[in-house]
Order: sequence, then C-alpha cells, then structure tokens
Amino acid sequence: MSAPRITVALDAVIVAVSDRTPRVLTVIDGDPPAIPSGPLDPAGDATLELALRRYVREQAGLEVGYVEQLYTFGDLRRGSAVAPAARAISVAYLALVEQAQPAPGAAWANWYDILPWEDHRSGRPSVIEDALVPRLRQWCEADDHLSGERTARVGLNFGLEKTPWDGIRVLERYELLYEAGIVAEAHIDGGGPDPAPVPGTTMAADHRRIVATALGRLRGKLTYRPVVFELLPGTFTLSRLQRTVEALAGVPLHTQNFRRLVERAGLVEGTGTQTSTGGRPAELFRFREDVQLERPRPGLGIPYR
Amino acid sequence: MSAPRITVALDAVIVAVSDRTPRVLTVIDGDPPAIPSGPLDPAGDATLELALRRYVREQAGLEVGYVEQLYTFGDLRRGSAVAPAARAISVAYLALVEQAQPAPGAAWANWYDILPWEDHRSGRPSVIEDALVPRLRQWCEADDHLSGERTARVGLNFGLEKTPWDGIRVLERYELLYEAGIVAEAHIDGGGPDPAPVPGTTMAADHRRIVATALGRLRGKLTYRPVVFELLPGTFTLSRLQRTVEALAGVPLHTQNFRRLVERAGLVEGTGTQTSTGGRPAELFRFREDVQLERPRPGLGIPYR
DNA sequence: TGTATAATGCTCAGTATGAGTAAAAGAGAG
DNA sequence: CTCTCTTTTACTCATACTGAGCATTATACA
Repeated sequence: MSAPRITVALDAVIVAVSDRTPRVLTVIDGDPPAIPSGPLDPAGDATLELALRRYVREQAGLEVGYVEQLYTFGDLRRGSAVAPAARAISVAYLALVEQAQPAPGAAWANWYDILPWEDHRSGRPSVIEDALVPRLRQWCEADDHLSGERTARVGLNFGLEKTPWDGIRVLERYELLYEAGIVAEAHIDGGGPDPAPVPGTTMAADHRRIVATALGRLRGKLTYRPVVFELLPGTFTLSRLQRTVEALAGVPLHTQNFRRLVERAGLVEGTGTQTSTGGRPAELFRFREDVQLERPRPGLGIPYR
Repeated sequence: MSAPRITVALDAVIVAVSDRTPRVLTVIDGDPPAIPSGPLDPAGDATLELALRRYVREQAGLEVGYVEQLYTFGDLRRGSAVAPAARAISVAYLALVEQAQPAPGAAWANWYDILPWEDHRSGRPSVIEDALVPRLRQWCEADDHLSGERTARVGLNFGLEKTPWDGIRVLERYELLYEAGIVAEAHIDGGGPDPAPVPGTTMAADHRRIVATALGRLRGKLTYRPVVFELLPGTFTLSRLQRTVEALAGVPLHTQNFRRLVERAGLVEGTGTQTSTGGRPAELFRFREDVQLERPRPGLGIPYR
C-alpha cells in the first residue's frame, strides 16, 4: 500500500476592528462560515506567506499588510474514520487590516459572536455562568479519576473561585469546551449527536479553533508589540485607539491611565490637528515609528484581570 | 506535468541546561550537526506531536516532557535550483528536558557555540563589535537606497547607539545576519563562496535558524510561564534556578532581587531540607504548581537590557 | 445660558523594581 | 580553634510604575 499524499492548506484569520467590534473575515460559500483558505501550490508558491496573500486576494479581494504565522494543525481528525485520500496539514496565519470592503462572498463576522465568552468589556458575560459553567461542572464530575484535574483546569481558565480571568487563555478555554463536548463541532467531529446547542457561531472544520488561536495570540502580542496600529488609519484619537484595544483585549480600560501609558511610552505623537467627537474635540495622534528604536518591547501593558 | 509531492518533516530543538550552559541536542551522522528530524508518516502518525516524540525517541533515545510547536518553514530554498522531487515543509518544535544521556550518535551542543552573540552574561560579547558590526555596516552601506532602513534594523536588533539590547530578538538578529550574508549558510544556500568565516557553528540546512527561533521563543516564554522548571530536577536551590534562567536569558541577574521576585511571586516553596554548595548551605526549593491557579501569567520578569 | 458629553489634566496611595549594604552559615587553611 | 573565603539570606531605600479617583476644559445642543 502506498503512502497517502499530503496536502498543505493555508488558512487566514483576517482581523479588523470597527464600531468597537473586532471582526474576522469569513467566506460564506458553504453553510457554516469559514475563513479564507486554500491549498499550497507546491510548485508555484515560493513561500507560504505569498501563497496566503494570493488566497486572500482571490477569495476576499483584500490586500493584507501585517501577516504572522500562527500555528500548524496536522492531527488526524477524529471525524475522518475512513482513511482519507490525503493527509491534510494546515498552516494558519493571522493578518491585520484596516477595515475595507471585502469581495462578494466574503463578509466580516463579529469575533464575539464566534467566542461570546471572551468579551468582558461590560463585565463578565452572563453566558459563562448560564451556559458554560453548569456543563463544565457536569464534565468535571463525569470522570471520577480526572475530576480533580478537570476542576482545576476549568477554574484556572474560566476565572472561577480565586483565579483572575486571563484574557490571553483564549485557546485553552476553547480546547476545554471542545474536550468537554460543549461546542457543537466537538460532536460533529466525534460523529455523535449534539446534546444541547451552546452560544457561539460554529464554523467550518477546525476554523473556530484557529480563530481562538488568533485571538489569544493577538491579545498577547498587544502587550509587547505595537500591533494595534495596523488596524487603525494613519491618524486617530486616543479614545479610538483605546476602543480598538478594548475591543481586542475584551476588557475595559481606565481612560486616563491608558492615555498616560500610551503617551509616556512614546507610542504616539500628536499631530496638532483636532477632530470633533460629540464632546470636547480630541487631538489626532499618529503612531511614532521610532518607539521601536527606543524601547525594546513597545506595547500596551494591559491588565488582563 | 503533475504537481510535485509534498513532504512534511518534524524538527525538534531539544533543550537542557547543565553547568550554566544551555544545550541543544544534535545528531551527528553527517558533517554539519543537525537537530533530530524526520518525515511525518501521513498514515501512521495520528498527531504531529506524537510523530515528533517518536523521532526523538528513535534518534536520541530521549523521552521529552514539555513540547511546544515553534514554527513551520516551507519556503522554497534558494539553493535548490533544480525543481526538487518534493516540496519540503518542516514543522519545528521546542522540547525541554532535564538533561539525560542521549543515545550514541546524538550529543549536547552548547547553544552559545551556535549563536555566540547571544550570551551577555559577562557583558556584551566582543564578537559583536569585532566580527559582526563591521560586516553589518558594510552591508548597510552596500545599497544606497536601503541604507537607512538597514542601519535602523541593525541598530535596533544589535543594541547599537541608544537602543538597549533586547534578548528576545534572537531570530531577528539571525535573519539580519543571514540577509547580510554574514552566516556561512547564507552562502551555501545562495551557492556563492563564503567570503569570510564568522563565529558560530554552522548547522545542517536551516537548523540554525530553527535554533534561533527556539531560543527567542524560550526567552520570551520565561517571562510569563513557569517553563524553567521543566529543565530542573524536582528540588533545587535558588541559585541553581537563577543560573538556569541566566543561561537561557543570556543576561546576569541581581541575586537578591531574583530571590525576592521568585519568592514573592509564589513560584517556589521551600522544602526545609538544605544542601551544601561551597558557601552557606542553601535551602532546597520546589516548584509550586499552584501558582498557575493563583496568578494568570506566572513567570520571571527578566529585564532584557 | 444651562446641560450633556467627551477629552484632558492632576493627585495620591500602594506596589514593584534596581541597586546596594550587611549579616549568617558553612568549608577549609593555617 | 580562629580566620578567611564563599555563598546564601535578610534588609533598606530611592525611584518608577499602577490603579483609582477627582477636577477641569472644550465643544454641541436644548
């Protein structure tokens, strides 16, 4: 018997922020929304990143700026019981854009429709206690031997008891929900029926996991690299900057302290011009490229608690 | 013409620390040392990580504990002018072990023999000013148009002028040296002659780049996850912990403050027992697993300056 | 002219960090 | 048995950073 072929796919989590909402680009050809994706052309694509850019251009009509490799997924899917014709490896990327009109067939999805438990800007979302925790507890108690370990993991990742909420653990939380069978795709993959629907848009294949990976990575990166600015126009008010950061981090920030942080860190510089915003007019700022030469790790020290 | 096959290889950067020296496991079948690596069996290996563990067991006789995916390399090598039979993708992993005797054919290499400019424990290593900077400057001036940008990148990454040294930028530094043609493999890949040898052990294929990726990632992770303890026995003195961290971070640390940090962060707990170390006997400590439940991101806030 | 709204400025206590001095507990030399 | 060397451990202190709050300014609109 000959070894099966291997196919390599590139997946792109393309992120933009508008209206205080972080968004992910989805293509809607099939039923469950999917992120732009396509096979690597082993002969034609010189680099993985170029292949990705090509796909995004073709499928979404977007030219992306900042691109970063996220993770490579290559496990045999539990669902594929029959030996597949080819082993599928997928390399996922994170891309950031200032929001633009995508091509027909592509649309911006609200990140927090996909992962509703991640938005803590107006306090801890009720979905955690209402929908998640009861089923997680059930899962913890379902196995006598693993019960303790499971309870600890749940507590740690969902900020139960004394543990503070850690915004960065997006992927760990998703994986816990998957393991516990609480997200719909766990049952699709497992082949079994879905006992009860749970909040959050299900996506094609493992795309929701990839989106979770991306959000976690982005939240982390925010604290030590000036990546937010990739999502903003050339000039912006400090409150727009703050709203963008809050949208990604999923937590509210103290306005005055945010301002202090951002100015003292030398991340931005005023342009002198002003813009009206419904209250006192705000000064327009721009990103100071030079921070990167002055500070080793310029970012926004966000308190993820 | 049919599309070429794709092969997926797993590469492992296996790290241990002993004698104040961070070490990387190398296999020495060919001439330039290589890291353990082998093709994914698309039918037999259920997950990429299991495939990796299998390889490490086979090639190095080691059972690794902590494993983390690093990066996926898939660019067409410049060197391979003739179309290869298969497109090579390689997924690199970082693994941490308490040092053990590797199988014959494998050996521990000193991390700083491979990347000599990264060790700043006894101050800025002279190799930077002696061997690197002159050639980097040459490279900056070699292109009129890119000169400014290149100078800025070099200054930023090698801590020239006012920029502080940033220990984490290991990969950026390697890539700069590669681009500038200062590391030997840049010429092997390019096919041209190597004008002048430069310090640092050359490795097979792109393995030195992978090692650089691993060091950077590990240095970063140190600050927000308790990964050091994967490299240590169950109990250890605080100074051994400090030496291990210093070995990885490549910078000296203030002993008293390190102690304060580590104790106040709740990362360790005393065991009561003592051990003699040449001076006053030291208490033995163990890692406090519970930190992970108390603090969202327990790590060692290392000043990389 | 007042009121709502957002932007900006400033204070203050608590905590963390960098740097240093000093004491304690052994080993080994003489 | 005492002195010295080495390492571990305990404190101190000035400075920087953080979280939280109060206060003021500049506009739009009723």
